Amino acid sequence: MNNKRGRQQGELEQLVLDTLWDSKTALTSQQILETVSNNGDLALTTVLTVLSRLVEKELVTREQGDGRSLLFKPAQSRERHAAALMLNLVTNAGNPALAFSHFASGLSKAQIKALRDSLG
Amino acid sequence: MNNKRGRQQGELEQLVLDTLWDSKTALTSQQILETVSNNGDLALTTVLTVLSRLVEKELVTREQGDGRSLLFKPAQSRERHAAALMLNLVTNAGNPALAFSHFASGLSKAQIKALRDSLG
DNA sequence: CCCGAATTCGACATGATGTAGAATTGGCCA
DNA sequence: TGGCCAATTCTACATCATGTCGAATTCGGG
Repeated sequence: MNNKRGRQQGELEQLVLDTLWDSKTALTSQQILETVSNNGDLALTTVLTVLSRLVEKELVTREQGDGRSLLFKPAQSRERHAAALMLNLVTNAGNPALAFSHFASGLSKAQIKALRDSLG
Repeated sequence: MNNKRGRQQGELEQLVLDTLWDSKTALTSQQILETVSNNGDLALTTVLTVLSRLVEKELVTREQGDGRSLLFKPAQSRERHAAALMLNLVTNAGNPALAFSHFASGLSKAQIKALRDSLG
């Protein structure tokens, strides 16, 4: 059952990343497959391919597990990742202060408080 | 001289967008071409294609100029755009407070001040 | 009413990603 | 220790977004 492509660009990679981020421990490709695939679609090799690409991008790291199984985990926390991307955006935002202003106006009160607290 | 692809994915679109953002007025495809293309590479139609795709994505709007020329301008400011993307990231950041914390630690003092000010 | 400039259409290339079968490899048990 | 079997790696192809144009169309102005 070759490619059905019910997914959008980058969606599977994101699902795999999210799975790893949601896990407290490193996971095997099997475990990731079970989380990413509801029923029984998706081949294990598909997950493995995605994982190897994520490793290339240094978003995921591999380590040896029992036997010859491999364990995967995120290279950095979801929050660090998000922060890095946000920093990128700010860097190319033109007028950072103005960008911040628009940004802030889209946050909830709770988030604004969290942000203010994080600024010391 | 068909495709050389010296550019990365999304690079030309970004260049065109930046050109529009850097301009105080709406621009013609010609003007955009002159800014985006140093020497004389790039065909005008290439720029037109990119522009039409940006219009589809609602990142750029078109209006009628003199004669039958079209004028292009950004659908929203660079800062609003950046802010929207940042909001997206925060939404999927897991723990926003933690993400903010990492984010803040990557900002310059001046940027932190700007951010704090924008929070009121 | 025709011409040339501006736009629109249609095409093809490439890189990233989705998706998986075939080939390889290396634990581990009989 | 030899082989089986499961896990991984290799190879391949599909699709989509983007880069890049040339050809066809269109229409404002002379």
